[in-house]
Amino acid sequence: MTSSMSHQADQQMVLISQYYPGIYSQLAPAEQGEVKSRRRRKKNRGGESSSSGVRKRKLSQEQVNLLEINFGSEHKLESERKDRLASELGLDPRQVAVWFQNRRARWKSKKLEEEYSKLKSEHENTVVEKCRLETEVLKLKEQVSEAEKEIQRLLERSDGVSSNSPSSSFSMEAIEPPFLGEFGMEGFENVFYVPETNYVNGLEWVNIYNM
DNA sequence: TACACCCTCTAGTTACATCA
DNA sequence: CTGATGTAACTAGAGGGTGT
Repeated sequence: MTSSMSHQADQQMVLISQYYPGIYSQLAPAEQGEVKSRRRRKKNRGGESSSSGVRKRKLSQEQVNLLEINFGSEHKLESERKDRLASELGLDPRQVAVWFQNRRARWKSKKLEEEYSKLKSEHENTVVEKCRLETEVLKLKEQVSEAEKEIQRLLERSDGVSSNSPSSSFSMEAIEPPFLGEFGMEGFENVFYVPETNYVNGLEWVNIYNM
């Protein structure tokens, strides 16, 4: 019988392996990409099990219920519990062990399915959110473009009014945003910076990107 | 320490029961 | 009858514990 410590370690490894199957599959290289030759069992048309001579098949609902209750409280089966359960159910301890092995496999398979559904749903939500953000970025870029046009109009108007004002030498090249990067927002904080004392036709410029 | 032996585990497979 | 599905039982191989 293995110790409870190794059982805990096994449980941990199973859980971790669910998240990192690639890593843990590397621990068993013999199982990778190889088709193992397995011995074929003979068919049992005579109605008797090949090895034990005991008719197998279908556990009763009562037996399954008790097994399920035990599985619910603990997925691992220590040999003491196995023997006790076996005698309670009138089964061979081997049958109880096999039942737990198969039940764990079904449980894991179901868990993986649930995990897959969850991840799929999260992925779909993320895609929707990405679309939303992309649309928002487009809208914001449009707003920036409109703001630039407005600035241009104001500068042109101020040029006509006061040709010797300090702002008349203000070149549009200086405020043309570089539009670097995917969203074209990098560098704006410097381009749009105007000293607090700078007025253009009574309009106080503020660095909206630092607000 | 090295080895053999035993046990349990997972993953994959096979055989059989049941049902549509 | 037949194919699909569920599941009991099996196999192979890995790994841990223990005795010698």
